[in-house]
Amino acid sequence: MSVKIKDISEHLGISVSTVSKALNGYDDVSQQTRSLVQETARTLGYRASASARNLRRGRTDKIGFVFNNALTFISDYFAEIIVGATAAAEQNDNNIVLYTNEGDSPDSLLNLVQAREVDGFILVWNHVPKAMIEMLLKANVPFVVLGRRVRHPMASYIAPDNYQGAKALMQHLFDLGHQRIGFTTRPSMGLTHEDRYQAYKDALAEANLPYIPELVVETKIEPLSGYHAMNTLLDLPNPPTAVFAFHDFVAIDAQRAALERGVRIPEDIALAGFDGLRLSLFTSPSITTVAQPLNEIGRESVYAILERIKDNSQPPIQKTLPVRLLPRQSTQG
Amino acid sequence: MSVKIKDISEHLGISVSTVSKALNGYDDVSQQTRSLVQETARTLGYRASASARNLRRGRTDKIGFVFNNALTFISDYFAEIIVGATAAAEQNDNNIVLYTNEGDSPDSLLNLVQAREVDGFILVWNHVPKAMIEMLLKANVPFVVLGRRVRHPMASYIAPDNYQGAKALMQHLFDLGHQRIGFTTRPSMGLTHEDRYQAYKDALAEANLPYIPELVVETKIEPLSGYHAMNTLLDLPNPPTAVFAFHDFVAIDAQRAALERGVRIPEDIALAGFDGLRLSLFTSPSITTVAQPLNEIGRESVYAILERIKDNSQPPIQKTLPVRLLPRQSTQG
DNA sequence: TTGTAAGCGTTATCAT
DNA sequence: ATGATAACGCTTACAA
Repeated sequence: MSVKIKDISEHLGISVSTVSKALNGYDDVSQQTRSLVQETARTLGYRASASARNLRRGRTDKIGFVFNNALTFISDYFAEIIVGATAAAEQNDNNIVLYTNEGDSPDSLLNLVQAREVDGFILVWNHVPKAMIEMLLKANVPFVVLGRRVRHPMASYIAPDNYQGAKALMQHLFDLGHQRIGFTTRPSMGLTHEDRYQAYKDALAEANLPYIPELVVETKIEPLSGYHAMNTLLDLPNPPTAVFAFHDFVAIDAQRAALERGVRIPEDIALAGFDGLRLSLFTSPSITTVAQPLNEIGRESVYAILERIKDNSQPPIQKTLPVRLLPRQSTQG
Repeated sequence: MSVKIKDISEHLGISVSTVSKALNGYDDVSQQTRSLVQETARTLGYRASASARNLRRGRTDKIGFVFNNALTFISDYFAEIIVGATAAAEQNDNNIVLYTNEGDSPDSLLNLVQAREVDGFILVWNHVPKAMIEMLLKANVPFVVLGRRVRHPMASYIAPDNYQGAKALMQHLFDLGHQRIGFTTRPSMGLTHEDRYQAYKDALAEANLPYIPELVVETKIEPLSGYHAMNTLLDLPNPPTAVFAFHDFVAIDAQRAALERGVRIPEDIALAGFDGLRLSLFTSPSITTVAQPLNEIGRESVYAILERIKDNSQPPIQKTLPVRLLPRQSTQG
């Protein structure tokens, strides 16, 4: 079997507690025994047993990362966040454990922490029901919502700044001379949508432009939604000169609709998406978008959950991270 | 604190060992006490402590998933594999723990298993040095290489069938009438490259077509490599009528080179990639490619590692999974 | 500075 | 069918 503290202790003829202390950097060990212990540990190939240590310490140094599969079709999004999160975790001597919690009960989430599998978790869902949030708060388990703001004042989250991003995007369109700007919206399911929509409206108001209801097309969350939306807009007697699509996939579909009708982008109509998926760079024309700082979102979420784990009674951590406008061909030729 | 076996035992006035047995489905407990225990466990909200159980059982029911960051720029690849792996793990009462092991020593890999953080691990690297493989084998830690074949006869791997995929792709090009087919290769770093290259050569031979050295362009692994390769091929006095790019990113770059020269795809030159990244669907024209069964690769790797964990002395599991040709516009208009 | 010993929450062996 | 108890490997009062 593997080498344990006891082996070192016997090998050196000193007690296990001294070995443990030496290994864990306590200061009540002589310099000499410390280095002796450390060296034998190395030569013997000693590795502390994670479970034993966890059991004793009452923590796992593991962070749950709970995602639902629906998310993963946006693989750019998902992958980069994971990478950022994993790296941040490791730098803090923690690790990420993956869980797919497909619309499961909050109960099974509690399970994770209560079974002391992880010390806390990061929720990566496209929508976190209010009841779930409240249950988690009541159970006092450390958690952080990643990627979207949450309405509850006590819930922690790390999210992109959708509002400012959408504002910047609108400004970009204004700067290019657009005044009739379409917006593809969706059934509101939370603040991600609302923030972008509100920014659209505020930007118009601030530019002294009217809000024109028929320029706002509601799409369902389904494939081709952008395709239909674009067609609806182009069918208008007086179509917009630019379209702000709720996100990149919608924009890509919208682009196809335009191309099929022989409507040129950006000459006849400008088009922009949101989220900064890599896909939007490879279409022809490439699509202007607003990039989320995905790696950073992953990283900050880890920092946040580590804080929550340290002391879950602190005020919640609610952070929106700045996003970046990526002007591309679909708006500026 | 949380509910433990002892609480149930005291609550019911029976011993902890009986409770444990009832909970774990041993058959030497009366039906009556069993259901009694199960019910109280539920009402009290009992969750077995993972660390205590792990310590006692000597295993963790966790699988390490070790990736290096270089990989993650292929986010499609990465994300879908992770999803497949996570789901498969959960269905077998295991979980995936993420580790980024950026070119680290094999030592730190051993660490994972020897510290009993995980029972075994899946290696997701673009290249696994031979020395590393041998060290892992010698240390007798359960591991599986994901996504690429490995030369060592005792190493387990789950990989796409690059050879048959490349063969199918070549056949597709033959069927379209191509006889002069370019290939962008790369400094050989392992079987992934060799399999595709070998298939290219074998396909030519089987079709009684000559292998023409100047049609094979070596690219470096770097951005724009495909761009340069395509230019090299188009500069030939007698350029190929079709190009098989080593993988999708290379193909995308190659496409750009062609477009910039006014060379039309597929009319003037057909183009195909490999791997089936989603990106290749959104370019104009969309790029013919060979899709890896990513979800399945993730899943099968989990099955494989679970087998290794069960008994690491069994013969290695070496599996290539069938890939799927996706004919698109870049070859057939 | 070092050692002794209790305890973390389970599971498994052996009695009863 | 049930219970007492040791053991898993570690950390940490507390004693020496």
